[in-house]
Amino acid sequence: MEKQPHILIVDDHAEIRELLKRFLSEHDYRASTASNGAEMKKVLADAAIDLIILDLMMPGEDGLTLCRNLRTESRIPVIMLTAMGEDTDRIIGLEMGADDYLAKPFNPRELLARIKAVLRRTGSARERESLEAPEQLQFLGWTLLPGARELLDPDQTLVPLSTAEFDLLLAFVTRSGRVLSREQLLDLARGRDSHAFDRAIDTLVSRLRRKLGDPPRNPQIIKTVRGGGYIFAPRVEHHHASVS
Amino acid sequence: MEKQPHILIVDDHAEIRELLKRFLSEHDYRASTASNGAEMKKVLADAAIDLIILDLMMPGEDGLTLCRNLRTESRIPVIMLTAMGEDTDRIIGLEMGADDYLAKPFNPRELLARIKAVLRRTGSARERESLEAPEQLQFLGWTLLPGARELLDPDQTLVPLSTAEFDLLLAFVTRSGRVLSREQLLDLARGRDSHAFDRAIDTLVSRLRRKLGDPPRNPQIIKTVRGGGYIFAPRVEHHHASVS
DNA sequence: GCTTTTTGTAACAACAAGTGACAGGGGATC
DNA sequence: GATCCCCTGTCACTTGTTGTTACAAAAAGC
Repeated sequence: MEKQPHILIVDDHAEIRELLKRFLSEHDYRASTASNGAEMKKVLADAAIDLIILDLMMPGEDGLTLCRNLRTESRIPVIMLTAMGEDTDRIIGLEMGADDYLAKPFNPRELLARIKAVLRRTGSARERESLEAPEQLQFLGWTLLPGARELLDPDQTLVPLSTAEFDLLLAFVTRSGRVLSREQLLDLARGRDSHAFDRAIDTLVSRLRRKLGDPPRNPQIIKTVRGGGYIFAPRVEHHHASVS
Repeated sequence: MEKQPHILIVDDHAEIRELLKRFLSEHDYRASTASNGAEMKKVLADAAIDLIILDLMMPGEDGLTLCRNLRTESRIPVIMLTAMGEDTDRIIGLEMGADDYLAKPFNPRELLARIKAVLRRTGSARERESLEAPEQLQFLGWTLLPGARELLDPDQTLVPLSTAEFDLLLAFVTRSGRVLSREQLLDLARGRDSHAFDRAIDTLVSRLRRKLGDPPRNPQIIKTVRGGGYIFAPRVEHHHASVS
């Protein structure tokens, strides 16, 4: 029943990346890696990341800059890896908005304890995503309300969606205009406790299309990308203001 | 202008207490002290404490026990002070629910950075208190009065709720728009000592829905998130001012 | 135009949630 | 301190949701 949190390791040293990745995998975490800021952004856009382990010292955009930028657009927790004994680095790291830091070389058990503590404090990626989601998302006259888990058609009529349908639609709408593989959709919409085959997504898409009135032969909303997955085509408007 | 955060120092050594108190006062924090668990409780009852700095090693009820007890009744953040170099202490501290720890002897600037970081993460005591118990909470015409533990329907008629029902509803209402797992709800509504299976929440939700007149097949107030828990959908208005 | 691969979806099976019924426990009352 | 009554957790059965299978249709390859 427990889901495995997905952790992203950002470090420019290949050995450290691989070492950490293996270590985390052995302790029941899912791990992805990135060697720089650009790769990090790519992974963040494509997966539901629960926590980032970020090396402070990196060529190009360094850890501090990345951390500060991250904070401006998301609340994904960050554990910063710092050189040993540099108090000032640690302080700056915490002030930049890192949730915790760890001095290298570190005790692996301590890393695990910190990951656990940070995740307990901050909750899962899916929880955070629904928190960060704007109050309203609109496309082609339809309205999606993440807080209420409701979908309104262009006539403002409530369209009942099941849990899985709603989560899939939310994943699509918050990533419109991008091809999403079945695997990604499974991860984003159903969480990683789901051991479903990826054809389950096809069924779900089929059911969603029906409720959206999207003709499967010639879909205008959720388009099929043969061999690739699906793409949510309409332009989405995000509204943060509340409706009075 | 915002009031300065109020920090409570709990340590059995008078010199450390006074040193920390002076140090924090010099850096624009309000500081109170306590030398043991009993004093700590007295201060907590009388003041809106934003953060507790707790020494791990104390005679009598030690820091870990205090920390665990604290966590059962409040969400006040805790920074634990530990003996130097004891990794296991640190790990246990984090697992007991401390928000951070600091090894003695510590760099005072680092303590400040951690205090700042923890406060940023957890919000002020007032925010927390208002989250826990505003004077009135309203949704869809219903009124919940935490002080009186009463629920009024849209006609202002008193709807009798049992203790468990009220606590569950309060947990929902103060966290509307967020998916809450059965485990979380059990924790929030029944307390940590509850040894109940999480299906007990289902029963409670069923009873609450009936009293709220929320149709279980198509609920508008407490919605089911299959595999995830429940979510309180309506927008909630918080009223702090007295009704004049 | 025939074959192969991929997608759409109906039908079904497996599973999670809703709830009536019941029992143990705690508090009130006498 | 015995009794009653209400609250709350558990069980068992029902109902609705979701993943899987199977097959037909469409698209791509040759």
